Formats: sequence, C-alpha cells, structure tokens
Amino acid sequence: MTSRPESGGFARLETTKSYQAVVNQVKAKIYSGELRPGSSLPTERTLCDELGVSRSTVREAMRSLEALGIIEVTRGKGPASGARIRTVASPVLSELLSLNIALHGWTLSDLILSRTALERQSVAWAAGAAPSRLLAIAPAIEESLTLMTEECTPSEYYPVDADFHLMLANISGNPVMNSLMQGLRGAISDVMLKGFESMPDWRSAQERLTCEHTQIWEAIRAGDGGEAARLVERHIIDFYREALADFDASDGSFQRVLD
Amino acid sequence: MTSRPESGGFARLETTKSYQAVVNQVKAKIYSGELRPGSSLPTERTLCDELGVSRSTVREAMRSLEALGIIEVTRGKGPASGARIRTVASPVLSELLSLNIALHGWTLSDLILSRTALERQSVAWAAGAAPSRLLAIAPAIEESLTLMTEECTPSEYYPVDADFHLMLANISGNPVMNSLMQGLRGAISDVMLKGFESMPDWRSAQERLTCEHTQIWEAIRAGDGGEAARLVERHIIDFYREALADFDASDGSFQRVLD
DNA sequence: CTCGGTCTGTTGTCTGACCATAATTCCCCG
DNA sequence: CGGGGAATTATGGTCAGACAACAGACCGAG
Repeated sequence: MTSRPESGGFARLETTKSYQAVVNQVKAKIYSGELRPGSSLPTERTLCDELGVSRSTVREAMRSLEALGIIEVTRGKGPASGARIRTVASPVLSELLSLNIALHGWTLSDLILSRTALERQSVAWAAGAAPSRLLAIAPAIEESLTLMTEECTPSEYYPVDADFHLMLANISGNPVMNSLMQGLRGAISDVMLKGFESMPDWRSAQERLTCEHTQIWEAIRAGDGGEAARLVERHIIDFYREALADFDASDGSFQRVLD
Repeated sequence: MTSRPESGGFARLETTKSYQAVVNQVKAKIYSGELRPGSSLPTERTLCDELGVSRSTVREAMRSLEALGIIEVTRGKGPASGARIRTVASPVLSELLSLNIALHGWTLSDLILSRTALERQSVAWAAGAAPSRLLAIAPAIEESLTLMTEECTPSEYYPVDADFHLMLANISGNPVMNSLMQGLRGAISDVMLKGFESMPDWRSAQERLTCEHTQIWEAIRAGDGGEAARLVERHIIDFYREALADFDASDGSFQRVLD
C-alpha cells in the first residue's frame, strides 16, 4: 500500500529489463525487414557499444534469441562467425510441445488427434492443388512408395514414412501448416518409432501401411480431397490404436472421430 | 521426449556448451516429473554450486528457459522469488509465428487457412462432445453471444469474439489444439483488430458476424459437426476476404477451399 | 496489535579477465 | 616464386567479483 513510485497507472512502461530491451531491438529489426534469414548480427562487443549495455546483458539476449530458434551462434573469426539469423527452421516447436506434454499432462492422444486435424486439411488441399504441382512432386512420392514396399526394419521404414507425409504436406504449399505438422511429428517421433518397433507382425503391418499410403496418394491424384482426408485420418488413428494405445490411457476420445 | 540428453549410444561427448548443459539438466528434471508447474528452481547461486559453473552460465541458461516460456523469474526475497516453472501458458508460440511471418515470408493467408483447419476440426469435435460438457459451457457461450448483440466498437467486439472462439475450442478439451489455435490467433490478432476497425459498415458487419456465431453454436448444440465445420470455415474466410484481403497479396489459394 | 523502518537474500547489471576456436597473416623453407 | 605451417587476431564461451534494485522478513516504537 505504501506509495510505490510509478506503479499507479498502467503496467507496461515500467523498467524493461536490459536484456529484454536488446532482444526487442533485434526483433524490431526483424519485423522491419532490416534483418533477414542469413543476416549477421554485429559482434557482441559491438552491440555493447551500440546499445550501451554490458556484454553479459548482450549475451543473455543472444541466449533468448537462440532458444527461440531465431539465431545461431558460432565462434571463431571470419565472416561466418558470430550470430546469424537462422535460415533453416529449428526444432524449437517440437521441443516446446514435448515439454508441454511433460508439464501439463498433454496426452499422446491429444497430439495425434491434432496432427490428424492438420493432416486431413493438408491432404485435402493437396488434392485441389494445380496439376502441375502434383506432376512436379509425383516422382519423388512414387519413389518413396516404392521404397516402402521393400523389405526393411521398422527403424528404416519410419524416416521414409515421415518423408512421405512431409511431401504430401508440401503439396499444398502452406508453410505454416508445414511447420506445425513438423513440430507435432517431432514431438511424437520417439514414441512413434517405438510403436513401429513394437508391432507384433511387422511384415504385414508394413504392407498395410504402404497400401494405405498408396491409397491416399491415389485419392490426391484423383482430386478427391474428401476421400484423401478420410483415408489419412483413418491411417493415422488406426496406427495409433494398434501400436501406441498403451502409451497413454485413452479416455475414449477416439470414439468421437471413429464413430 | 524428442531429444533427451542421454539418448542412445551416440556420442554426447562433443563439447556441449555449459549453459546448454544447465538447460538440459532442468529439462531432464521436467521430463522426469521432478519439476512440475509451480515448482521453484534453486537460486542461481545454489545452481552454480550444484552444477559447478559460474553464475553467468546459469543466467544464460535461465534466459533460454525463460524465452521458451518454461520458467518465469522474479527477483527479491521470499518463497515467491527466483525461477519457477510457469503454470500459465506464455505467448511464445504467437511470437514465434509472428517472427516467422517476418523472416520467411509467411502470409496472413497461410495463417488464416491454418487456423481454419484447426478451428474446423475443433468445432466438429465440439459437436460430438458429451451433452454434459455442452451444458456446462452453454451459459458462458450464450452470455458471450448476448454481449455481441449489444452496440459496441470494433475494439470492444474483438475480445468477445476471441473469447467465443476460445470457448468453442475448449469444448473439445484438447489442450494441444487449444494451444496451437491460441498461438495462431495471437500472431494475427493485431491485423485482425485492424480488419475489424477498417470495416466500412461496422454495425451491419457486427450483426452478420454475431449471426454467424449463433449459427455455429446452434450447429454444435445440434450435434452436427459437419455443418459446424463448414460454417466456421466460411465465417473465418469470409471475414478475411472482406476485411483483411488487402493485407497481403492473395495468390488465389482461397479458391481451393471456396470452390 | 499495528505501523514504520531496517535487514537480508535474491535477481539484474557491470567490469575485467582469461580460455577455446577458427579465419587470417606472415614467414620460412623448398 | 609458391606452398605449408606457425603465429596473430578477432570472436564467442566461461569465470570471478562487485554493486544496484528489489521484495519479503524481521524488529522495534507507538
């Protein structure tokens, strides 16, 4: 109750921490377009001078930006050293989702269902994509399907599977969807792989999975978005039910979408 | 769950940076369940002793965890001071998406379409939720709908609108979907608000939006997930076309879903 | 018992130093 | 004259110590 100096009115202008101010400076330059992927930030010591803060402060800001996957930092000398705006996506979203699973009791089932929502829409859009786009990606996808028919171990199959789904998502050309889907997949990839490896009859499972993949691809090529969506949803959820259900206590929520 | 420190027989011997090691220590305790939302971390100086690193290193690790929205740090004395595992979600996902818009040329249209994909599924699930669940949330939703009918400014309407959509998403009870949707919405909220404010005939627009909201809610209450999905998709996309289309150069991608 | 100031422990910031690394420079030798 | 290796140097990574700003804990005066 004792009168705190400047706390009377609004709460936003109060002393921003120095390192946060540095972070904001960098973010502002990103939003303004001054910093683009591949751009180099000044050296830490230069930033100290420019912003009038100590090196510790600058470094804490760098750690914040690095944690967000915005920059990557390399040491040494030369033009390739220092902090640069990342050009390739970092797995920060997957990390974030994984941590939330641990922290807030998010279930594998919730993640899988979310993935289903995204993948449904994604293949539906793919089915409506321009034919030229389909033509361009078709060879890679069909090579992937061929690979899947070859005899292999679960841990060899999994990356091919992941790649296949990724290519489907790429057809629609929506980088946001793509990023979200990769984040989700990354968060569940460990347990997915375990699911693959724990399947009792892997050979027949592989055959079925590949068959389902082929059907999805054919539905997309035929332009039937509704069918592709339905197939991909069942593809994912069936796999979950067969191989992953014991990884978390299902509360019956799947009944909703399987009806 | 993705890449725990001790994963596999692989060589972790590549010099992990000290601050990253500290971050991994904390993450490991989160994954193991030793740290839960609301838990307090040791003080910085205690961590220095425990882990045998300097305080700068510990602080850089804290900044990383803070940037990810994992912890929040307050200074001063007492049990409420120091670093604690966050109990409420941080807007880090929105921040991340916003930065990606600026960095990688993601378009508003891509974000809106992604949001549509999530919201479609979300209301579809809501329509299949247990009646008791609907009953529980119904008063709040209907109060929200009543609020929307009252004359108000766009900036007064917007939070009610956001709340309405949030409540719909809550019905399905999937926190992952919820988090993703909030992240998406946060990333576009600025431009959404501008869209509201730029509408030429706000009164009639408000009436139409509220009517659409009511229809969506009625479809959910009727258990018609397909209809709810279609309505919410058109609701969002129509708004985009009317109020936001000039915010980014549409490449015609909307034709796909509007056919 | 209540109010006020003071104490104490915490994070926030600064300074200066040294280490580790990698590009650059330069000199010696072939 | 050219090439290779050693020294130089610029950069991030880590450490130690200090002080400031802050907020709860404590205690004494009324």
